[in-house]
Amino acid sequence: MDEPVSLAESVKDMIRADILDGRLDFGARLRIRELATRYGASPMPVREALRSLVGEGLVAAVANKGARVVTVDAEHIRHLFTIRIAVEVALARQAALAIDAAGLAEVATLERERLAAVQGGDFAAGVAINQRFHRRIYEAAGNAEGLVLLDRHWLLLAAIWSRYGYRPERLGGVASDHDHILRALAERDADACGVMTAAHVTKTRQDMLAQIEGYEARVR
Amino acid sequence: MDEPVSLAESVKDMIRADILDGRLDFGARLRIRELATRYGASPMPVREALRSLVGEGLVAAVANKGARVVTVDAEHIRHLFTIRIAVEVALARQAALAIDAAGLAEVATLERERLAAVQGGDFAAGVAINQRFHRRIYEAAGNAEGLVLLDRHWLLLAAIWSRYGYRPERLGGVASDHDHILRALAERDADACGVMTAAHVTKTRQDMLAQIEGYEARVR
DNA sequence: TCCCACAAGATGTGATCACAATTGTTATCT
DNA sequence: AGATAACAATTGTGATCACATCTTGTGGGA
Repeated sequence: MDEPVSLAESVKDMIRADILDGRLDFGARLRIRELATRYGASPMPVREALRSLVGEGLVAAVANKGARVVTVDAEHIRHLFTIRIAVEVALARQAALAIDAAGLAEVATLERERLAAVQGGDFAAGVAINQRFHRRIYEAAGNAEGLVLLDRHWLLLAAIWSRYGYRPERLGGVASDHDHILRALAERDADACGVMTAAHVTKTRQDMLAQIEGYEARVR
Repeated sequence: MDEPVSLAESVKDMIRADILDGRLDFGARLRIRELATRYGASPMPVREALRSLVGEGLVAAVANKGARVVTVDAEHIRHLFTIRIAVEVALARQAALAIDAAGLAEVATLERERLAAVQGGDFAAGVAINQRFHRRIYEAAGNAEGLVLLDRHWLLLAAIWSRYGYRPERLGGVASDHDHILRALAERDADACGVMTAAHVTKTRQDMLAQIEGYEARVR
């Protein structure tokens, strides 16, 4: 029953994971033969994987000069968040109108699990559940295209987070934001859900930009 | 000075053009060897081109079953426009704040050219200039990521238009919308620019959906 | 007559090789 | 010593081939 996967897709997943976890740094050259030996594959699947990752926005390629992991700067991230906020708000509004009781219960459960993880000191788990919390809401909007767009963005943001770190002290403010979003969802209030989502993601953007600027200042 | 292009990229451009102009229909199978002979290339660049087009959202591929031109239905387009409206409004708002005198003049000129083309009966030129009108505004927002996103959407929408046709009678209403947007830009009024853009694109969505439903009704 | 199994052809995937462009290094000239 | 040109090693790109998988057409059985 499981989908047939090509070798190229497996390699793609491995490269993606290596970028996300920092084993392949931003701007790192992605040499085909090198990756092929690293993953125990022939160069061919690697080529296809790289081509595919370019489309996902994780890899940048130049003709005859090879591929590199994308590089990100503050400006880039600002722009990414502008798009992200716009799309997330649109999906959050639709979700408030379309979510059913089961979905609502799922989201509430995820928030409870997230709180438990954070209070238990397991920040990594908290971050992971946080993503599922938001993603479950956007699923309720029923917009498949929007979902893949947000997934891609989230991937890049996760890669950034794994490098620049996230600030645990922010997790408190998150809880209050999530409560407001949950309430808006329960009341089927699209306006409120959109506004709360915009505020929440805007805070995330500011947080990430502060992290990065702090990092860049430290490097110089 | 011109960028070096690989054969794969040339093939990609040719496939993209063939999809856009209807020579490759929605849902058409894209056989590697077949395309290779069609474009006078070897199978290899075609493979890379297809992989790349999957990332652009014009082609859908399944492992071991090959690639097809994407298929679109009303639902798909509705979702696409939800995202498109969200992003366009965000960029339009930024454009209103960021556009300079030169940019403003360019946009105004484009609208004048568009009107002239339409009044001259050259609807195809009118549609092309219309795209440049909107694109020039989003360029002013200075958000490169948003621009590529909108470009991709526009490509798919153009492919749909070239099949289902557009209604010339709508071009009148467009002029009024564009005037409002131009005014909002000139006055650096982000709110007004966002609202007018939302209204304009929403009309476009309704128009396209009506066209498609009419087409689907005719087919059944 | 319909359905399923099986075989033959078609097609995507992976491997290997040959070539061209790029990059890094060294040697030579100013 | 610094810059530059030629050369060598590396690496991306394109071609061809071999194999696995899917599709299609045919025939036999219920």
